[in-house]
Amino acid sequence: MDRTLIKDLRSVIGQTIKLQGWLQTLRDQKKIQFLILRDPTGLAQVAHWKPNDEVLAELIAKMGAETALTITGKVIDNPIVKLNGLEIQLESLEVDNMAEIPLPFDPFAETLPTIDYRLDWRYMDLRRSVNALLFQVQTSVEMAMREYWVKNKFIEVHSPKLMGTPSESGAELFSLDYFERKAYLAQSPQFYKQMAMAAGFERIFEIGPVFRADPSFTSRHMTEFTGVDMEISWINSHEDVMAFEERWLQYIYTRVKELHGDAIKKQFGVDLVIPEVPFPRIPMREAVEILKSRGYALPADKKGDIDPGGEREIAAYVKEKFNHDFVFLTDWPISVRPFYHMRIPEDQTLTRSFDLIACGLEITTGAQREHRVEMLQKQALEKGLHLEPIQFYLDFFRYGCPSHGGFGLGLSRLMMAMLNLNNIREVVYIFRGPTRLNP
RNA sequence: GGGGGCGUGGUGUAGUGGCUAACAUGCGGCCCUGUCAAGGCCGAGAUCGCGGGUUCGAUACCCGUCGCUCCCGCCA
Repeated sequence: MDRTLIKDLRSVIGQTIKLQGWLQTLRDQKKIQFLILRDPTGLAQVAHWKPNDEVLAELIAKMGAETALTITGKVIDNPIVKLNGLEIQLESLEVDNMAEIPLPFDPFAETLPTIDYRLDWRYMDLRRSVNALLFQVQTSVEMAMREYWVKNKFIEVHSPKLMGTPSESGAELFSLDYFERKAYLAQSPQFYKQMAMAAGFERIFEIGPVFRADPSFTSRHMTEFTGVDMEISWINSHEDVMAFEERWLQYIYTRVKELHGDAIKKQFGVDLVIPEVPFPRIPMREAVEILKSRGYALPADKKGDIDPGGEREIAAYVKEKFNHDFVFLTDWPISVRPFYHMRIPEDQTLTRSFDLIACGLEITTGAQREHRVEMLQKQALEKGLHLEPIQFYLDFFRYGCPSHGGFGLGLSRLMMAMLNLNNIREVVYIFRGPTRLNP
């Protein structure tokens, strides 16, 4: 017998069907047992008249909540039943896997344990329907990203995560033994996506793991996360990159709203707004002035940078003034940008770079890259870098590399912004942080 | 790395310088002709994170330590 999904029960009234799922609750009375069974599509009431099978009744009585079950029974239309006016009269029951009693915690209780405890028992936590939806949405997000890229003739690449040399600074790298020498975990695919531009691929993307050895204890940092990166050639400035990203995001939101808009509204209470293009753009110098005029005190040592509180304040300003959840902060000073960001010709203290803030959260950094090798060398030296370790990278720009730029986006951060969740641990499948390597 | 907060039955919380540390939920038992967030009665379950100090007396106050958490730094 094929499995029937709970959402389809109304179409098989009168038939004997098979259901598979988890025991949500058991109400065991004198003569009758009610089993509420949960599958990924909903809940259904299964009734067992105990005198029909006393042995089975005893087995059922011992089952703990969350036991995995396969049952067969006849679907009855019964308006008295509050759960969809349906019930299944139990005919047979097979325990696939008994749930031990007690559970570490009840995922369906009104109050949940703290996040740290739930992460210890992540598979139980993931049984909550909000989490199933969350990862369905994430699947659609990635699908939509790819749909848009493929329509626009992008090539997907997978760059190595084991590196022989530290790429950028070195401080936040994980190192490990690699046969007779040291290797490092990639903290960004930056160099390799630029290499694809030197290879003439013109438009590429990568979705893959990124490692950062930062001891960051915040609700938005992880030591391993999924980076969404892309790079395009023959651009005139970072404006071309932003113009691509905003339309790409608009497409993603459109697809997610089509596929999950109602469910998101119901489960997260979020009315997904498809962002209008163009997104507001604010040069950093202007952003600093806006913050001053709103009485937001930036730390003195920031030198043209903005702290997270400032980003939230700018987001509030943008929401008030443009009614928009996204804002590009552009033209960052060279002091806070890496050596490979291209400088603005008219003002060499600024870079052709941007961050994208979504609902006050930094989700993207992007830029036009410096593709002229002599400029790149000069800028690397100014940043105090040694050229030898990055020579392989500098060589990309010696034999005909087009102008190019791109961005990196944090997948989980996008999910936080989209679903209005304030802790990245809630959004990522398995969290990795400075003090968490399990499960 | 710096700062703030928290740590009480399995879980979530309350609480007070002094009798047997409270409540919810969960768990066990009994009762209830069909419940439906089921209900009723009974019961088990906490050396109040750990170490030290103040005090006649500490779960409560102080110090240290560990863990968690949030913020800053850093970033996606």
